[in-house]
Amino acid sequence: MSRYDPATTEPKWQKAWEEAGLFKARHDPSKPKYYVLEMFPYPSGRIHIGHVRNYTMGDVVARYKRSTGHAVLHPMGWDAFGLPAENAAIAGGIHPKDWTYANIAAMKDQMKPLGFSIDWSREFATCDPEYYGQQQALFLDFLEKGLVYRKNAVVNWDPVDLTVLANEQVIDGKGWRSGAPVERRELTQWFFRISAQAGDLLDAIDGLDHWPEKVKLMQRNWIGKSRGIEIPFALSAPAHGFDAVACYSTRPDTLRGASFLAISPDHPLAKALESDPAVAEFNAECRKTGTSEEALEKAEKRGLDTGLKVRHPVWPDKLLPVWIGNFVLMDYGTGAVFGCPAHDQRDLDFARKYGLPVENAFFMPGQTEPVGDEALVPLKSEPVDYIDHFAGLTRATSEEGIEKTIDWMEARGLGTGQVRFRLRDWGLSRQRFWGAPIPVVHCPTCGVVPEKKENLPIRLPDDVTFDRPGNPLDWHPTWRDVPCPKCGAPAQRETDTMDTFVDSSWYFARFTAPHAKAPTDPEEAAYWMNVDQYIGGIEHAILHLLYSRFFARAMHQCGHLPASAIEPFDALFTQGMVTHEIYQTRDASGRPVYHLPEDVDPVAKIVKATGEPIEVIPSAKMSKSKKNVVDPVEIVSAYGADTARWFVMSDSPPERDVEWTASGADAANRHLARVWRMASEINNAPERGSGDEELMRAMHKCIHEVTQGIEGFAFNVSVAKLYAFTNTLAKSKAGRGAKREAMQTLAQLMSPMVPHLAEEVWAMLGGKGLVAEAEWPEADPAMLVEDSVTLPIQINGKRRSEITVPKDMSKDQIEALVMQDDWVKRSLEAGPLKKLIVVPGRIVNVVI
RNA sequence: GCCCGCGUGGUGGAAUGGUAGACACAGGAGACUUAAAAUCUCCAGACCGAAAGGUCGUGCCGGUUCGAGCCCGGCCGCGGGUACCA
Repeated sequence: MSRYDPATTEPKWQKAWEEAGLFKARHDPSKPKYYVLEMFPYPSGRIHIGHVRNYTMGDVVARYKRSTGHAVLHPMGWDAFGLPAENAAIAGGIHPKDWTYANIAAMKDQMKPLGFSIDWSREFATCDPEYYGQQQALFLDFLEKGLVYRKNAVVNWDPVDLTVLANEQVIDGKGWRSGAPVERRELTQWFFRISAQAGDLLDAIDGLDHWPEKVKLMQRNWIGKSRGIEIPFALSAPAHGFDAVACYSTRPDTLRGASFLAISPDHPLAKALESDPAVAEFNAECRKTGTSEEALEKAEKRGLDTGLKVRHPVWPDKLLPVWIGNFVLMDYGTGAVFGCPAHDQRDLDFARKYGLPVENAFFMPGQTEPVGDEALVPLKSEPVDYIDHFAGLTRATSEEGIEKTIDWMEARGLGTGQVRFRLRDWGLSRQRFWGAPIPVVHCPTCGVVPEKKENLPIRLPDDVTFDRPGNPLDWHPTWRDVPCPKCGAPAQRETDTMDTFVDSSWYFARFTAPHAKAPTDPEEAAYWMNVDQYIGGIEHAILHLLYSRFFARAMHQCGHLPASAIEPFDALFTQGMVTHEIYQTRDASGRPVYHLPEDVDPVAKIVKATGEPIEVIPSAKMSKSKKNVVDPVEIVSAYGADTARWFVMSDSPPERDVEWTASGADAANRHLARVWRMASEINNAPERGSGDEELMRAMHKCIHEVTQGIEGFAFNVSVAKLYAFTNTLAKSKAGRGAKREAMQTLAQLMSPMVPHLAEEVWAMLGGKGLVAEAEWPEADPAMLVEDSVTLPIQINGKRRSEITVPKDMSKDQIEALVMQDDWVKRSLEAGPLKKLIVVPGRIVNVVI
């Protein structure tokens, strides 16, 4: 007898699907469409088990929807621009383009054997000139609509390598290669006006019914709508042309306790004061941290007294010192805040450190103890007792206090109530080579001139070297030199390229017409958009998804997407990450060296080849740089694609992070072999058997449960139900007909997860055509109803007994039966019945 | 620092506020076999007990409820994001 042999059967069925053209997305108005999309991968060179998990989920959905009569679009592409290609170019002298396309080819070779139902005819990479040329066209359209503009912004500057660093490349405030302390430097950069849409992006979140609540919450917090007031604090004497400092505050009700003003080191006034060497030195020192919010917030709070004073807006005789504080962000509000130490822990720490006064603005009701070393920060909904408040507040919540204060201040011209957002405009300029060139030209006479659309794509040159840090476009001998598109005089191209988030902010739209001569084809976009189910990592919960939502709106404004597509993702599923331990040793200079899981012995904690002891760092997201990746190719070549697919769908709930362990792949394979064996044996079953009805009931229950599991993204539960049904079928004494029907249905229900095995079993039992084309089975509701039900009986909340009753027995009848129960009778001897709770079909609780 | 999650047997995990541990992995016992592999059957949260059964038990502490893994408050630990990693 032959055996389960995926090595020969899997390629056979893949060929059959290919020849039938099953996975080609067809625009068919007679069918409901379904667009399922997994976030496309960065072409690092090898797929890892996290990719397999991600794409198998999408494939299960795609195959399931195909079998329920939908025209399915399930595409794949490559997020191909980005830093790693440039790093490889620096390290290995290979052009980023060659590196990237070689990686794409390698990853595609690894993905193909997994048998995903992808329409490969729509594949593209974001580094294809055809793609980024259309992106450049979008940029020009956005520019025309005023959706993109230029302003100054700070970047991380490596003073040794003379290059701009990504936040990731700044480690403890130092450049990752040079080790030099980074500086902040101002450059003129392009920005998308995303903040102009902050209100709409926030409000529209309410309509995202099929997004996870946690993602919606994260986006709401990120956008960060706040109600506050801008208050000008008059300087006691004008300085450097400033006669006031404007502060934005969301807590004006604490103004009584204001004891100092703090301005950002990047505030115009702070810069003006740099004629004082002490200020210049302090500001320079503050700028020696990275630009990331995390670095700024975690840095020790430091300040410098400028010697300037401002008048308290309500009590002008009260003078407050003006400090420069490294904790004040220039990007938020006005870059200046008033400090109220009594009601803000950060301000309190600062005040204690520099000996500034601490004065309460309110107390908790009934208390009068002034703040010590812990700031008094009650919930905004908790009532507090204000101390001689100027707006006449006595006992009120902060919520009420803030509104009243704003009204009072506005009425007296002391400030302007405002609604502000935390969301900042999206800086898209990157001083790097491997990205889409920004299609503008700098002309000495005309200034910044947009490139003409007929000149697109503006291609990246092939003849570049990476033998010195920085952007090779800057010193390419000819690339920059172009005639001005407006006046024709010699001019220079912009050498900045676009943030890679731009690439991934519209690829989903491009998949609807990947070779259109414009960014999109209106008819195709109208048919296929929106993405019905988007699947990707939780790490993209904020930036990628928010930028895509912005882009869809902007594309709609420019006529590239219908109004119905401004929220491009109808449903979102965020799968957990696959994590793994990290194995580390250190080199002579103490820098960490990482080792692949297959190169170490995790039990003995040594590197296999050298015997060197390793440090085991707890699990983290798999990443190439940490080398904690697991290669699925080995599992596929050892056991076949279906085993790998079955394995990643089993056990772990898809939304949860999963710690990868190699054990279990073998077990998955054994199970699939068992199913195959059962199928091949079913023809030898006796014609007539007993329990056909029972088997059919179990089958319909399984259909119901597996379908529910797939619909609800609980693939691991579907798999568990399939295991249970397989056990039932294996033990069943039913006749051949019933068994064959059960087996065929089992194959169908397994087909989204293990499509090759399902075809094999389907064919073995004489199924018509391909299982991939068969209609999804439907559960007969009549077969799901049980006649009787077993109710547990709890006594005081603890399960003590049970009764089996007809399914539709009335509450009264159940109560009567419960009182007859031995356990209940015995328990009632201890005391009288207090309460009897009967939840029909569920449980009985006797309270004594 | 701030925002968002997660935490259940030896392991992965299941469980509309209603029998905690389904389904698996690893483990143990047995059947088949000359033997092994493969396969099949059974056992299995911890503790007490010969058994019947009992006590405890979903990171920790408290609360709501007839009833909490699930809801609320406070901790601890781990993870993600933090605007130039993708």
